[in-house]
Amino acid sequence: MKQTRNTQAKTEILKLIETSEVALSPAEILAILNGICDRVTIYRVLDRLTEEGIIHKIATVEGAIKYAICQNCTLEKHNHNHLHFTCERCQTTTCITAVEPSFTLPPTYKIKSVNFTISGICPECN
Amino acid sequence: MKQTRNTQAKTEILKLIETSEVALSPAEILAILNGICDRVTIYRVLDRLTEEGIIHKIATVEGAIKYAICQNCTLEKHNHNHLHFTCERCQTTTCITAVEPSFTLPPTYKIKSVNFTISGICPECN
DNA sequence: TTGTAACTGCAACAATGTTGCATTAATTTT
DNA sequence: AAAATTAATGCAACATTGTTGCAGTTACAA
Repeated sequence: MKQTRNTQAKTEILKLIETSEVALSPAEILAILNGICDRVTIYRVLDRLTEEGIIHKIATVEGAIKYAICQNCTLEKHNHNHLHFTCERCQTTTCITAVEPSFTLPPTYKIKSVNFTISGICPECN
Repeated sequence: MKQTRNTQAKTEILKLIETSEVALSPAEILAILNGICDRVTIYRVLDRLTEEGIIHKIATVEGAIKYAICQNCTLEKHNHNHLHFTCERCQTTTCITAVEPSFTLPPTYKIKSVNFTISGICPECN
């Protein structure tokens, strides 16, 4: 694994994701951090943070890509079998770490990563 | 609901998805049906078939969009709380209808649709 | 056979993501 | 503290994916 550096872009992006209540898309991060760095840099920093097990990538039901902070992940192993909820009304995606869906796959399948997303109306919008 | 027609494009696309072992992306469908219709038409037909409850949309862990045939869906209600597995090696996504993950969300959440995808190595590639 | 409106193709656009390369800057070494 | 190393950035250019408007076509019902 290549060594990584704590650059300004990485620090700012991480701080934003850490303090955000909802998962953020690259475009949203770009808009909020307006001008702090290039669009390309955001993609690269997000990839790096994901590889390092600091944030995780979420693919919503609609196919949008969002990122959120990790709770119990390491470089070796990501652990994201918790639920993600996307509200159709306020368009936000949130991690619901309290809910871990249970399922049993035949052992012939080797599981690397998991993506559980649900779409509907959140409590605030209901 | 607007009435729909059985056009050549729709027929061919549906036949392809019905007979496919794996879920297909719009780009894959375009490549296989090479020239039968425009790229835009594929997107529109896929939207229509999804609305009609004939096929369903799958967002993989990586964020790719794929479509597969529905088993027990109606126009009124899609029912896709089964597992989808994407193989990192052969790049295919398959429906595992036998496995329905169980989870309990607080009743304040209104669930509209569900997307359960897992990424790893499939039995064939293992 | 005719009328309607659903559907298609084309062009143009918008959004998202990727790559190569020269430059900058974080961190280690001296 | 300065120099060396190389990770990271910015920019330009490109690729892919998805969307929209509109004129022309075609499925289907009357």
